[in-house]
Amino acid sequence: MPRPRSLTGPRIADAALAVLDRDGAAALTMRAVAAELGMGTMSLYRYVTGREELEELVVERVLSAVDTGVPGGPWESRLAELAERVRAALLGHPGALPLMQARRHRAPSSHRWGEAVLGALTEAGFAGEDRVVAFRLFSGYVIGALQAEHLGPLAGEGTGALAALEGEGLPLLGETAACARSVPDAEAFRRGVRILLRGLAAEAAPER
Amino acid sequence: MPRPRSLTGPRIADAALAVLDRDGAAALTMRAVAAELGMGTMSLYRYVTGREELEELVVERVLSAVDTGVPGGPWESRLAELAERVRAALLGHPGALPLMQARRHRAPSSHRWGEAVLGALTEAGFAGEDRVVAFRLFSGYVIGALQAEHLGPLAGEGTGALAALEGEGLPLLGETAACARSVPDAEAFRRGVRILLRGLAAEAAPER
DNA sequence: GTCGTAGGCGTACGAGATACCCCTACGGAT
DNA sequence: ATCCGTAGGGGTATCTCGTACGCCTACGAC
Repeated sequence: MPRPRSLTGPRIADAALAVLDRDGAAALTMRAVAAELGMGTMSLYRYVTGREELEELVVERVLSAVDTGVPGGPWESRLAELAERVRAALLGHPGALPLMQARRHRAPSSHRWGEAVLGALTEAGFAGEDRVVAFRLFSGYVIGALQAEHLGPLAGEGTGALAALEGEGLPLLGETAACARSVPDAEAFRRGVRILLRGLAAEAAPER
Repeated sequence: MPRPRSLTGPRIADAALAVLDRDGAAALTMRAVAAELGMGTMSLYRYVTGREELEELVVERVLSAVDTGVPGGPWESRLAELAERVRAALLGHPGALPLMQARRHRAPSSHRWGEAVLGALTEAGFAGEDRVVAFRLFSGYVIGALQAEHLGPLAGEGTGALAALEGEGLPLLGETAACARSVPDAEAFRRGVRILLRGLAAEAAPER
């Protein structure tokens, strides 16, 4: 063997994540990451084939922080816990959310999380196409809700702008926006999961 | 008045949408849209302040196709119908999905849709913070599911790759992926909505 | 006519991704 | 010790974008 690689995947992912967290999604460029690693732009290409692979590394790095060990308890609370863990891992790196949405299908950690979710769904009695539907529902909500939370936090300025619409033919929206300020994002997410699980429980119960 | 504008917002949005649909999201550039309109790149800046505003026009254009008239029937079927309408409008323009996710907060059509959703939720008995939670849940799922559908269709190649994981410690994922091929996207979406509505119904019933 | 604004365009610049090519340094094999 | 092959590290050049800026033209009101 001629010579060991001097840079590992995780090391590169760390640098990219540092750039992402510090300067935002738009700043995640090959140049910036190379600079973060203390090397010239083109040197980075020794380790990743291009921007795509760099982003995949970031996604896997973020998702690898999600504990996919099977939590205890009944299936409902296990799913709630799994949802919570993803949220916790992603909140520290909001800039990675769009990347994850686009590239999670390639991330092994994402697969492990999916396996854990499917385990809980199976225990709930879902199988076959029903399980496919339930899985898509659950993961779709988790990702969608996190994305929405990041792009338009309940307590953010966007909500304030919406509240001003009350008088313009959108009374409910204005009222809801005003009220939304007092609902912490974490609570909205958690309660949403709970309602969703209620639906899943109702669906599972009479069928098996 | 010196001279009428020779290009309207919708006209520009149409051109941008044509580019988007024909050549994909990456091809939606100022240059391409200007060319589509038969003018030089910089001429486009007479009508939009920059790329951001162009994207907002596209989003509003796509969402304006969503009928936000209040459908009839009980609140559950109204919500199902509203979800379906968004899906129908967006399926014709998959490239607009990421744009919509990021910019829907500024689109009047999005507000009108939200108002209709809130109307149904109110009828269901939701109010105050409960209604905020329910609204976030519903819209989060609709957007998240559509995005997931576009990025990793149930019947797409990604699913095939997942099916190969069956033997690698991810048995459920492999099995589910194989089974997923036979579930049409439309059906998965619809059934997901139905389950979610079941959860909302259960949540609403005992409280009011 | 004359003037002011909108229309329309071309040029120029900075940033980004990345193909291509260069020199250097190490690690083994000789 | 010497030499070769590969990895390391980098520089340059090209193409694409967004967009600031400035120029000329045409139209409409007076």
